[in-house]
Amino acid sequence: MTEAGKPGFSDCNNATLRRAARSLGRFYDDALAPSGLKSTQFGLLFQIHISDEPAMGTIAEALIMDLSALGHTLKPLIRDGYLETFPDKDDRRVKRVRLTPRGQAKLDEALKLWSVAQQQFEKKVGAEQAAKLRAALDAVADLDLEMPTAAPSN
Amino acid sequence: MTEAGKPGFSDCNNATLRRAARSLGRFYDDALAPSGLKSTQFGLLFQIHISDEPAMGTIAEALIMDLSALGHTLKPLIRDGYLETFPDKDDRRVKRVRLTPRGQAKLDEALKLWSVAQQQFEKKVGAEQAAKLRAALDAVADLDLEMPTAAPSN
DNA sequence: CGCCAAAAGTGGCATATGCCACTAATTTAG
DNA sequence: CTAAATTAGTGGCATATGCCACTTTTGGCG
Repeated sequence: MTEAGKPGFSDCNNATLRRAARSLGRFYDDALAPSGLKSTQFGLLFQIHISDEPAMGTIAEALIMDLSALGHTLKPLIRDGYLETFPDKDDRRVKRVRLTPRGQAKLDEALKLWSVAQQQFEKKVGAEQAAKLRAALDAVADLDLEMPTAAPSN
Repeated sequence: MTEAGKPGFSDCNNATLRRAARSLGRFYDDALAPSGLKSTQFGLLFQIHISDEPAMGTIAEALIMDLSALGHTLKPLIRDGYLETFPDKDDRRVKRVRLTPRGQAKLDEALKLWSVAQQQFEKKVGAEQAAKLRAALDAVADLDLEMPTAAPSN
């Protein structure tokens, strides 16, 4: 398109994605509110739950998030006693994370709330559609995107 | 679930969406870095650019973001002289926003960087596919999701 | 063994977002 | 017209995320 109309928002894939994330995030956050957890925290607890005492770097990689950002995000959950860390036996640089009993209980509680939201969402868009969307999003997330001219010192 | 195992991450539509957003956000952020703008700021400037001196509430609604969050996000852009606000003539409660010449120039500069990233992305996933994904995301963002029993005291 | 490069986190700083309580300006009752 | 209800923002507080500079450990190597 040599010019012409703006589509309302923008054709920016990133902007569209963020907008949807804000919208959906609010919905899941509302659903989880009774548990006191944010949807991001729930996701983090869940990821740790399905992993085996993962190292911080492992979690960050799985969630495609910055290691330091993960560290910051972990703090309130540790402070509230849902998670605890301990050093890896073979490599003292590595810090592993696990759910405390309290964290496990909180996760169980949150899971019930989460599934209501999840089902509500899937009922609206259809389970098939939702699965396809997730697949598409995972594909996007795992794309190996790279800038062509990755900033030559020039 | 009739069968076991964790799907890798989670079936949570929200978690998947956020993960993709972090991933893609990083890509666009890297592309925009030379301009000094974050992809979120770029999106905000663009939204204001295609609107006609929009009121803050209007912008927040279009981007589906909290009004106060918008206010916070606007600050660094105003501080850096890219945007300016002014009261609506008929309703003094309303604060309208517009790009300054400097902001317009910065947006133009960023647009060039953005389109490289955008094209790179579309080359990877295909323009068709990208358009479909954006449509799906917009549909999700505009869903009228509501909790069934909004938390009965159980 | 001692030195250096790579790996894993931490802390500081800045932006992104949300919620809530509060203020100012308008609109709507009465 | 005046008081109650509503609307538009603001400011404070808390979490979400990233980047960068450092510190601590490791793992190689000569």
